Amino acid sequence: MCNFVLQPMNRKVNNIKELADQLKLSPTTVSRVLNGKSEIYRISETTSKKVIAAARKFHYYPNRIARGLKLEKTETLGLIIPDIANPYFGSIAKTIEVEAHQKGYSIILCDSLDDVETETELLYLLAGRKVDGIIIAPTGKSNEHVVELQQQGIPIVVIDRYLPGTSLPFITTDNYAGALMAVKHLLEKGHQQIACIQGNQGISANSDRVKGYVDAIHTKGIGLNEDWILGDDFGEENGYLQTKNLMALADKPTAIFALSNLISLGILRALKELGLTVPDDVSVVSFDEQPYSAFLACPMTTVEQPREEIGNMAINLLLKNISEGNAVNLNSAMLQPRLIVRESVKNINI
Amino acid sequence: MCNFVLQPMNRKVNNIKELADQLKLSPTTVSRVLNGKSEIYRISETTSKKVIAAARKFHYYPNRIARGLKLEKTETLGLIIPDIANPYFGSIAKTIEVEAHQKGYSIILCDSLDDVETETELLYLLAGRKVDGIIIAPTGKSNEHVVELQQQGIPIVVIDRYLPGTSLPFITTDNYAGALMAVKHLLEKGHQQIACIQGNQGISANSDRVKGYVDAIHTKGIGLNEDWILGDDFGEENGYLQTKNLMALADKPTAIFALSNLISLGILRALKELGLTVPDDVSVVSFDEQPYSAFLACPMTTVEQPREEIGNMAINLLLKNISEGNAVNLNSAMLQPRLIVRESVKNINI
DNA sequence: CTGTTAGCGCTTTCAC
DNA sequence: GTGAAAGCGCTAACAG
Repeated sequence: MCNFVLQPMNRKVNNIKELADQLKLSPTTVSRVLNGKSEIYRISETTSKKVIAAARKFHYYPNRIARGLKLEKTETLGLIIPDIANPYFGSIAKTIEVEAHQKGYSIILCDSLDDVETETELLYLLAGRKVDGIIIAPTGKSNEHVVELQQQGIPIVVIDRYLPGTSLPFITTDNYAGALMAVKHLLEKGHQQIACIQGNQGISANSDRVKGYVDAIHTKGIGLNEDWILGDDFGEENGYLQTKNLMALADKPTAIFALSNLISLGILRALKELGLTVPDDVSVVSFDEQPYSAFLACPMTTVEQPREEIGNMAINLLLKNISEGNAVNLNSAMLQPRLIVRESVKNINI
Repeated sequence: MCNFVLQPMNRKVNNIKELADQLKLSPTTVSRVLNGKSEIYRISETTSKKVIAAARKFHYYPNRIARGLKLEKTETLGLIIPDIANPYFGSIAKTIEVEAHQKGYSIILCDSLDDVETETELLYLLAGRKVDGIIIAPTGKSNEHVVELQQQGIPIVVIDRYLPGTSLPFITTDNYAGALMAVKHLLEKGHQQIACIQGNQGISANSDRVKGYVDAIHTKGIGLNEDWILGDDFGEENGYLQTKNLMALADKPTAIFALSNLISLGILRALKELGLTVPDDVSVVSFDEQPYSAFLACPMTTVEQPREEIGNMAINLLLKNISEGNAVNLNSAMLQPRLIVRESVKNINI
């Protein structure tokens, strides 16, 4: 038989008033102690300690909704991303969440599905939820709503891309430089016929990469073949489809530059179906290093974006803008990518 | 020269009272119209239409914080995950977010870093933020806090694992069945020396897989080699380390069963370093199908978990529990995985 | 050193 | 058909 008395289930307290009643104190005093303001208001040690002990004993945790309403500050941030299942965005989201949590903020995660209407709705939803700030990788198809919210005083930081014609601060990779590096590498290995499968047009990340591709080709004085710049989506399916198109051409390229990790996966699927291998039949360089890049049938040469740094700088810039009341876009940054050379480019120099 | 008058910037309205003042109506009426209760309160067509037009004109969107405080319902859900950068969890998160948004809920995303203390803190944080429900893939190292919140009346659904000894509803893969399939496949191909690199012990997903592994081996009447069950983390590094350990053994296995996608990536890294190839030197079967599984140096045989279904069922179960006031765990589910056979297992039958 | 009171923006009961 | 007033839980003037 069990011979000790069951601990009485401590009555749980539901709000600061109940807790204050238990203590025969006012809610004010309890609030002050719990917010670490005992010093300022010169509340006695004794009272302080009693309050803290009681809060623990009665499992009191403050209602942050009420707090947010009063303080007009929710310690909540919005994060809008076109596809959270994409590991590129997944790892950025992780950095942001972890850093935010450390600083006392929570993240409301929103997936825009790369759709402008969803994005717009999400933006106003977040505004209605009174988030203290927003980090967004915008679809870029229409900037007015994000600009409008900025004008209403909500601090916003754009990641992965920037919005030309706006004063929105951004943190991105230097996509132009990355593309330049990638295509120059192909050129050095003797490739002259290089195709480029691009993602969503109208997004700066995409157009900057295309520009880098074009400029790299021009440095060699090679004529640009417009048929070899194709595609319109960062997803896998687009990579697959465009590779099929490319390989059906009379004038086939010897190399493909993929503008995203998912696109290169689609390329691999198409090539496999066609019985073609990398790099013997076609060389490939892809944007977005991934944990598996080194272990593919042919270890892939990739452009690595500094994902962790992007997340980190974005969240810190946002928090700074929140605390300092929007210091405009003086702090935008374009981070340098890195080319990781592996075996997916065949040397065809004679 | 431009000959039309600039549209006067419509004064933005900050709350329902300001809007009501503009309309010379009471906040009550405005609230009723905006919440679609015109009928119930028999508000005139005219008034209704005027309110709706004004709301649009003055860019009014309700303060959901105030609404949440009043209604004791925030239309916000918490999602706690051990690692959002892991694409397995990333895609589950996506399904959950998209479905939740469609039903009018927002998601507060939390990364527990697979750490119990962080998890506990996060749980109370979410409670303080008055989320209407929580979906969690718990670390499993201590269940008391999640049970406590459940007892306080917050609907909770566990995913990816279940918590024995609790009445928490869960949605998981049938991990036992998945492991059984995987190992039986190896046995059929003639493998008798099969190692198992496991993830975090103490998590049902892990122990069920190990149990499946053990039982599969027993069906063949082969003795179990305890040295071949090793590891303690679902991450890449653990896969790498344990493979090194395994290959340093005098008595090497001919096949490895990896209990996560990340672990198998670690295995590949270690084998590459050792100059060993799959499947000639060692066969591999891994849990967690990935978009790249088919394109690895050796296309990998994997156990696919129904990620989308897990996310979908979890969010729907949670919403049901929210609306019906916690219908206990009668609706838990264990979903069947699928074995995708590729080329990473060598047939060594004589 | 502590307490009273007002008010954040919303919805709802009760009143007319 | 519409409105006044109370109150959700919290914090910050103001008061003593």
